[in-house]
Amino acid sequence: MSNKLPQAVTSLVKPTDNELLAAFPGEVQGRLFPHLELCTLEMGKVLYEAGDAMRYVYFPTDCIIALVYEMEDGASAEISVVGLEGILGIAAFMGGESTSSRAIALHAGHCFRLPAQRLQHEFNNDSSARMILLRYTQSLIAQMGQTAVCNRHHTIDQQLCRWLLLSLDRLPGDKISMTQELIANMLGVRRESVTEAAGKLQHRGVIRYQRGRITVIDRPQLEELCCECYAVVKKESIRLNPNNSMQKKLGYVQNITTI
Amino acid sequence: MSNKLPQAVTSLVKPTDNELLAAFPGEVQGRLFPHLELCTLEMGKVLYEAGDAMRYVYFPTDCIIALVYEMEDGASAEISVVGLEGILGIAAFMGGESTSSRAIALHAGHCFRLPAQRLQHEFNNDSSARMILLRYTQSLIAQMGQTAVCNRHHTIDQQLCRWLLLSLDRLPGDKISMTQELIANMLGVRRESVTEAAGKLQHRGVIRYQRGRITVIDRPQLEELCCECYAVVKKESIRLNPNNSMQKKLGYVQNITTI
DNA sequence: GTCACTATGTGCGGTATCGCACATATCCCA
DNA sequence: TGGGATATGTGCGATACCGCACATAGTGAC
Repeated sequence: MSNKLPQAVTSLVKPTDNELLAAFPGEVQGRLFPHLELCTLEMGKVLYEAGDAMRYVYFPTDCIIALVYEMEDGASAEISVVGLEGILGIAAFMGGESTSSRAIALHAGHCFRLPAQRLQHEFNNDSSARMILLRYTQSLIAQMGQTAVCNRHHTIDQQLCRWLLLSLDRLPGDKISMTQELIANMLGVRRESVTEAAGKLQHRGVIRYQRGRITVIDRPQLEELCCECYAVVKKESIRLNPNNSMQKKLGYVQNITTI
Repeated sequence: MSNKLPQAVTSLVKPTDNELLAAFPGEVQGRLFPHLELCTLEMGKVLYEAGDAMRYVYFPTDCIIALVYEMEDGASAEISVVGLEGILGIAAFMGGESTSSRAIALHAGHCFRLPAQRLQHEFNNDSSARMILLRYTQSLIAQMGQTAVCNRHHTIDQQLCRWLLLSLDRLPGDKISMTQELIANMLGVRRESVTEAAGKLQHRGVIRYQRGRITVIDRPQLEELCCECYAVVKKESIRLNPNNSMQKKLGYVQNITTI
């Protein structure tokens, strides 16, 4: 698996690829952009450990970052993911300086890094930037809550579908580079269970995969096999972040009624 | 089961019994307190449905409110609880106006109601009130995340312990008025499973109960039987809300090391 | 092309929890 | 004081998932 990205790509990544950065008012952008630092993330890179002070916040453009809770016995589970629609490091403006989750890059790609204090300053002084950040935070909360319920009630088959859709929304194209082992870690289940669920999907012609490379062939069917959790979260995310690009990837979800 | 509260109690409830109201700066209290309205909640009272616009926020003093996600098939699970340490209705200041969870009174008691706009106004104009509310919100997020992981990895026995401790922290005394049916609904498991788990605890002499009345006899043992999730959440809550009264109820938790 | 490594496939016994059915106990109220 | 409602206890088969062991198949490095 190649985690390395061609150097040429780097120059094509713009701050405004991240939807929060893009949504900030012009003056805020003017003050922040000079301090942004482009970073390349390899898969598996840990950006924060649980309890770490957040010196930087990160704005993904084409990578995916997972927020993971790990327990004493090593068992873990992802509680939410962050991509181009969001920001990693909400504790920077929520006032807590740290969180009890670890942040880990699930999918290689790029992000912009900003000293936490700079964002905090804008958060405190620009009500419009504040609103954008808080609404995003609320959508993150919605995602976490739905994940909790999904963990409790839905089968691994359904959760895998949710997870694939979640990832797909945050990546260009229809390919996801991720091993079943990693997916299992994120869902908090056995690798073998993922193998089995993925096998079923491949058999049905929904996806195709080989050694850490998944291609989604039939997205509508994937949405149908998925539990409602995906649609609920997405709907709430779109409501709270009106410029969210995920609207373009709605697919069948458009037809799902409000809960 | 008596959900009715003696009229005399009502007059003893003060706004400052709620820790957030108590923590607000004097000027903020001066502006808000005249608009507070004391409410009596009976068990099972629904304060918000998922998606409801939040016209009011609620500050519990001696009741417990659960945030519950309900799914299409009727299955549900609690993602967090709110008591005297917090506020119900964070969407009022997060900017979303509504959330996708239902809020339901788990334990009868009192709370103070405030028009959402009043709080929003203070949130926007008083940075100190804002900080208090945001830090509380972050502790709520921590609670949700840990609940999600707990759902995934821990046994019902452990989760029941967590749940009892969570409730105990928000109530005066050592008695919890709640049926096993309701607890099962909150944990998102069968009522029979709760019966079995509660039976074990009673057998061990940790609790005593009869028809919806649970008395905790041996709290230290309860903490020992519990998964780490309770302690992790509590620790984070105390870190983020320094005046939190739960410190007084620490028990064994004081000895648990940082994750 | 070969080799070591990593990713995936498969089988099997164990167990926590479910769903259901029904018995029993306790409480409240007529 | 009894009867209906509600809360709790118990048993049993079904099943989703786990933990482990090991087989197989791509893939990159040399």
